[in-house]
Amino acid sequence: MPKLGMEPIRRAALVEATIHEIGAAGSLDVTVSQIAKRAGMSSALAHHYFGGKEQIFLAAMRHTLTVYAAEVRGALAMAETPFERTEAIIRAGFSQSNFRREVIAAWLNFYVLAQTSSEARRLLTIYQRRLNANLLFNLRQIAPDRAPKIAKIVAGLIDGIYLREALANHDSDGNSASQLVIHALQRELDATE
Amino acid sequence: MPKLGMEPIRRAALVEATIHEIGAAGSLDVTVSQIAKRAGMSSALAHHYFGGKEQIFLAAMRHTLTVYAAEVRGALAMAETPFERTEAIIRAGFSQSNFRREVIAAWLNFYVLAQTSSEARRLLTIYQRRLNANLLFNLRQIAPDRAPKIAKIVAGLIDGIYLREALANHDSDGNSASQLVIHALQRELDATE
DNA sequence: ATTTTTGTTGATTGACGAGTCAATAAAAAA
DNA sequence: TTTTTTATTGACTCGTCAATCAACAAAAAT
Repeated sequence: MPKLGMEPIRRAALVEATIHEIGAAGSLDVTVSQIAKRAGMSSALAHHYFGGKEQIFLAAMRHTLTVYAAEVRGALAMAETPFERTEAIIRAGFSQSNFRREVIAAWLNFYVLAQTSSEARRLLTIYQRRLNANLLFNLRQIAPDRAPKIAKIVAGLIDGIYLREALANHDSDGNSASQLVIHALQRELDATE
Repeated sequence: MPKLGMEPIRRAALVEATIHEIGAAGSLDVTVSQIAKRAGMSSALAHHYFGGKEQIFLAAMRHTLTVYAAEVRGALAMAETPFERTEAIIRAGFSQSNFRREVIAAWLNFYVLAQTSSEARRLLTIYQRRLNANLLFNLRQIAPDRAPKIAKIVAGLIDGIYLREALANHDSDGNSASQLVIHALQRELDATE
């Protein structure tokens, strides 16, 4: 019984289901049928709307990026000074939501996919550029000439510490992770030369 | 015509072939047949010596870790002071060999596998602990009480910058990457408090 | 009222792949 | 020399899965 205007609903359901399935599997080794089943439809319909598996994955990655971007924007909106905004960007990267199983799996597999899929790499580049631009914009207002270098360090730390925390055996502690990065940032800013 | 003592030779060939195939595919989506073919034997023989696919992968990961560890040891042997040794550890992480396609693929997929395979996670933990211990040992001789925090930062930076450099669009520049991390290390050590 | 567009699926195709096994061969041990 | 151990593979089983297609259903447009 075809209700009209299903396309966006179906697509959203599939994206959601894909992220969950990837999280459950820990890898991209998920079948279209699994995804479709979780999304409450036949696999044929999934193909109908997305064309193929890779496109479903890419949509899921895009969604993950979108959610993350929104989170950063939200955190930025509540900060006043450039330093606070820089802190907010760092904290956003280590928020609880980013340590959910599905999100971790999405990022790790995103990295893997970026090696071979040009679209995945494009998306990843967007993420990296945006993070860098955000940091740069705020850091320039604190330490104009050292800003580029500091931005690189902070960005690298965010990714690196996240990776370690995400794969650590203990429960991930976003708070102490943020603190560590903010501490390093502080050190960079303290230096006078 | 069975020559005896083939087992270690076959195993080594399979490990080598596995790393190459994973590098070529960019993922763990490689068949045992592909691996066996590249190693010059039948897939049945690969199963005979390793039992299954996952065990072949783990052997390849172990090998990657071993090579990396040897590289670090080599670099450490030529350094004199604690600071130089810390520098050496950093540089080893960004050596040319670590930016080869196969090595990048091995690490990225290693991370993915660590989510679900306890053996992969064990190996990854070993790597992380070893890196941390190496840094800690040397940093303690420079700044005893700040050493733990500095070690975490340096380790996080190594992983994070590596990730960014490995997936960047331009050719990876291990040198400027090392410089960046060493700079951050310097800043931490400069701070007096 | 009929045609077109949109939604939907069961069934099928065609391909591939992990792991097993029986069989063959040669070296070493008995 | 017979037996055991080690090396090796072709053929096969059993399963899976991406993608396609024909067909059906209902809303909208004509």
